[in-house]
Amino acid sequence: MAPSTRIATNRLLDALPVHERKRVLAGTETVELTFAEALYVPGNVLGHVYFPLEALISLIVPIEGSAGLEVGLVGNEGMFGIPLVLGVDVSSLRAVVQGSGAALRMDAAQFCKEIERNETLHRVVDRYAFVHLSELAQTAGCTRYHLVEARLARWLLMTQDRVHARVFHVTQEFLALMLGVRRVGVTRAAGSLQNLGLIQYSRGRITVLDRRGLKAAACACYGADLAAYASVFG
Amino acid sequence: MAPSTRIATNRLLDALPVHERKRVLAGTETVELTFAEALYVPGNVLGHVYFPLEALISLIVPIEGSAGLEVGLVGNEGMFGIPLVLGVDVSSLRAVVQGSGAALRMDAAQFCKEIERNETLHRVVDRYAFVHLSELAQTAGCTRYHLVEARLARWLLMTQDRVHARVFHVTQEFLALMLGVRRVGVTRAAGSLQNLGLIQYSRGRITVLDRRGLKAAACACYGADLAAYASVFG
DNA sequence: GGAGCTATGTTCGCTAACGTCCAGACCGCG
DNA sequence: CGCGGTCTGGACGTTAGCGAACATAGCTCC
Repeated sequence: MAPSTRIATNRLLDALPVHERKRVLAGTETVELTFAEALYVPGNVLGHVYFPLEALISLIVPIEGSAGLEVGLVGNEGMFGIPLVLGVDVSSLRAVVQGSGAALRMDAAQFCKEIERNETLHRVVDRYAFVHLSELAQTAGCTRYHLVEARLARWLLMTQDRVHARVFHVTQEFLALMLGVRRVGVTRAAGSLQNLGLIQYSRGRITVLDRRGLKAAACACYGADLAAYASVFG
Repeated sequence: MAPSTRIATNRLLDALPVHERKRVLAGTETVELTFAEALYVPGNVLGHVYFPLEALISLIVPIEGSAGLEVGLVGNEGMFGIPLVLGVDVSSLRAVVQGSGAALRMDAAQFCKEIERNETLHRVVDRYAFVHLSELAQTAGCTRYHLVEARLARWLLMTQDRVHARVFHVTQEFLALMLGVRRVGVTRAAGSLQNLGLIQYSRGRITVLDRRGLKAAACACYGADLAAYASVFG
């Protein structure tokens, strides 16, 4: 995660008028999130909300007898802490840092006050909650019906969109965890995508060679996610 | 669906103070929803919100090349129209009437005005949005990891909770659609549950004989859903 | 009381993914 | 340079669920 080109913005906050954005930023602090850090574990109370700048956060639903399943991915297009938007201070999803990098952090209580006062911010995060909700539903269907290879392609595209780089770092082991399949399954799918010339990887370093081709290899769920986002922002 | 004992309440509206409830009820009309009726199809604009009294509404995520997958179930414990709560007037989920019966209906625009004015109502529907979100995530994991039999048991329990009756009407064909499996798969799972003495069915008429046993046969997702609801209401 | 529909039950071979285990390949570190 | 950890690649046999087709059983309606 070379922070060579720092993208020091978050798209949700970008959507705010200047003075309101400044007010919100004043209430945040920049923190560096490190890979595999657990931002939230079910059972606790949500202490902060996070607006990733470069960081990447995975939302994982715990399932008894398995390592869980990733159902959401948060980069600088979104935020972590949706339940607070809905007036609830807990969550059933585990939040893990999947890509190191900077994020803006705000105290939960302050965030709640802020959205109460700041109508625009409230509207923006409400809409993002809708996007999140749509992604959850899409992921449910995708996981049920689509083959590992297509799901992997979707995942790579989603991640790339949030990482803003052609190359990023993920091991197959980790991918297997996220997709809820065996590592061997990822090896096969990744091998296939590599043979097609769409990606190139070695020892946890993945390079996207052909985004267009990757889109073709992915299921329509990728497009559906983008459409949901676009339908409320942009 | 014998409306012998009419449960003419909706738990969300019940949570409101009397005078506010009355105000909301004044803005609604009672409608009779009939089986298989499509309340909403993606691409349209949300015209109404529904607060089921006896009716049961399925939320289905469309998946290209399949009949889709049920990801949400709404009875008198909830409402249909969550996106409007979040300031969005479309949805990516198809809404189909799964159990005939009465529901309260309110015009979308009026609902939006109402939640703007009525703070308590807004808080309640926000929290329900959280529950909905948790259920989506849970369903994603459940569908991925759990066997048809356990998922069927969960579905039966969830439905019974919302139908408030030991016997209700669902064909195996329909169940297959909801669970996203073949009808044959449902036949086998249902046969198994029947052999265990947990349910009894014939020609679309299902009777729950042993709720406790059914809970044991179901995956923990059922309990997780209840817990999510309980964590914000009651 | 048959005709016809709908719902349920059963069978076939097939496949994507599973769990497990081991082999190679690469990298950094001492 | 070699050692040990991490990452990737393959090889078993197993399994839940698939798709398609066919067989029965119950209800309804004339």
